[in-house]
Amino acid sequence: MKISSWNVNSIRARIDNIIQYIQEEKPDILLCQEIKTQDQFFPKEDIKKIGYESYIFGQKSYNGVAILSKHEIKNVTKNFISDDLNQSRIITGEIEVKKKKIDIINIYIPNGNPVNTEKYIYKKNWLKKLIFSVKKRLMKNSNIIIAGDFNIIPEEIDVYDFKRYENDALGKLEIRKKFRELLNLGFNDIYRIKNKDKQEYTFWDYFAGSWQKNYGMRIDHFLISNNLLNDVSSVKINKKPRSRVKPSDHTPIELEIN
DNA sequence: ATGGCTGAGCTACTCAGA
Repeated sequence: MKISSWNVNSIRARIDNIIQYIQEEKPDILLCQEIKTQDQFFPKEDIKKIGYESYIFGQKSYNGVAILSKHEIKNVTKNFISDDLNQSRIITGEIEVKKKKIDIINIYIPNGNPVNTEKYIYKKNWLKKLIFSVKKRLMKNSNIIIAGDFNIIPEEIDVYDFKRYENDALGKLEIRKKFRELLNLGFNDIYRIKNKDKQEYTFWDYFAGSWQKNYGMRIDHFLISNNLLNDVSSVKINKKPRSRVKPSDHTPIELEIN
């Protein structure tokens, strides 16, 4: 089972790139963030034509998450946490891999910049709620995958110039501690587990030739609960979509679980 | 270097992203 996660930065602006990606990589499931549209304008038919069902939690203009899947996803929910600003940032569903029922939690964590504003408080509260709800869910099911755009740089190695981000909402210690708190519940940052010293990124700014200079950061993650650790055969950052014409500023991360 | 670009909504320009 191949599961991809990709902040697409608008599903409608990106539809050609997304279809090309799906046809090349054939993920069983594609977790999307920042679809930037309401459910009724989501290009469901284009997705259906290539054999995927869409489960959508949209919003006008901003945010929005979706699960695209070759097979039916059960028990889809959009209220895993309550969002203080009623933004569409989390969608969950259930899949089965080798008789294991797995909860998939697809998230788009708030950016939180600038710090010292309500936006930063919102991010902290969002993380607090996420940690609380995940902890609760773990008591019912020890098979959980949390994936998406975390807007968190876990460690210094995960950004081209850490100094520039140590006081940013993506790199502040207080935020990175929340990420560790999540791991300490019994999760694994599977990319880092499998690539101890590798410096790869999932996001490059549109400005100033960031992509060409490889000024990026690793902020899109797959967190795998301990019980599933041995079922993961590979995890890859696929840079190809970021190199295309009219790209998203993020590139997909791909998980193989059997 | 709190932004040099991009997208949405809309049709001029603001908001948001990270």
